[in-house]
Amino acid sequence: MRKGRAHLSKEVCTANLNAVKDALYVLNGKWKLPLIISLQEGPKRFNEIQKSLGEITPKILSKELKDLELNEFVIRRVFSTTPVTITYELTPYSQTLEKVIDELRNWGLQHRERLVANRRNKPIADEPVLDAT
Amino acid sequence: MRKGRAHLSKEVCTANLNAVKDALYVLNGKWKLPLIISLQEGPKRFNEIQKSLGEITPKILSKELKDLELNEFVIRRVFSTTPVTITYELTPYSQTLEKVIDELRNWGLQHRERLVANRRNKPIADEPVLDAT
DNA sequence: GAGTTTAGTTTCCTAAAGGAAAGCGACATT
DNA sequence: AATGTCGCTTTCCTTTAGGAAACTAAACTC
Repeated sequence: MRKGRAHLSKEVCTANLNAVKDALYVLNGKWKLPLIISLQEGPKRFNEIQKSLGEITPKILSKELKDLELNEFVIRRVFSTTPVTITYELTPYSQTLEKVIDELRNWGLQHRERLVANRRNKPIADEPVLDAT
Repeated sequence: MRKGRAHLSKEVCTANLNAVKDALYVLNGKWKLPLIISLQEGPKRFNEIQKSLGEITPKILSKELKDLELNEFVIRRVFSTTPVTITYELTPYSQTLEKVIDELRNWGLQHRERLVANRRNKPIADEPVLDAT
């Protein structure tokens, strides 16, 4: 087990800061990680991705897929069926994100639990309750 | 070692998707994680944080600190010195982000290495995109 | 009472993210 | 010829993020 209490040195913090900024630069935005997660189910077509993500518009989806292609997380394949079939598939490189996604998922799960628990314990905490005049 | 090749089931993907969305909802934006990382060095004052992050303006810093306070990652302490001293300090809850930050940092480091390596290997590679006709 | 320091706030602005709705090109079916 | 499907693109918006510059309140010092 780690201590988790001690402060980090300035040098370590700065190094962490830069590395995390590098990561965030590539993974920024609302859709990059969700998209990658959706494609972990297997290769999908444009409309399938759209359905699986629920809210995304074709414009945004198109842009995000291009970004992910540029960064080599996703490969786009064209099949000359009729009508044309295009699939998007994760690259091996995208698998390097596995642990990041795992930890984000774990954290998201426990965070939600915490929120629910808090809501039960202090239900009307500091809400502006209406005045019964 | 994990396999890392098999596809995930639809149910698992959807669960992951929701959990990661929950996490991203709280950690979104350019500054939340960098700010937390900066405070891992120890409690800091407003101007100290500003210097350590380099580019952030007081308005944004103020807003981000309020967000982090609301989500219980940071505690704001007021000391009645003169002039008044105010410090921002990580809460125990912020330590639950340790692994997330670790993995993001690791990924950021290897991603930067990869970029540098790629730049050496294919310096002017403008890709003539292949068509699978 | 003028100036200093800390910790911000306020005003004004630009750029980027995000989205709704419609259109488009290349087929194929009816 | 008309209609439909797929994989987008285009146009036109609104919203949010982010920032520069100036200002402020409180308490002190000179």
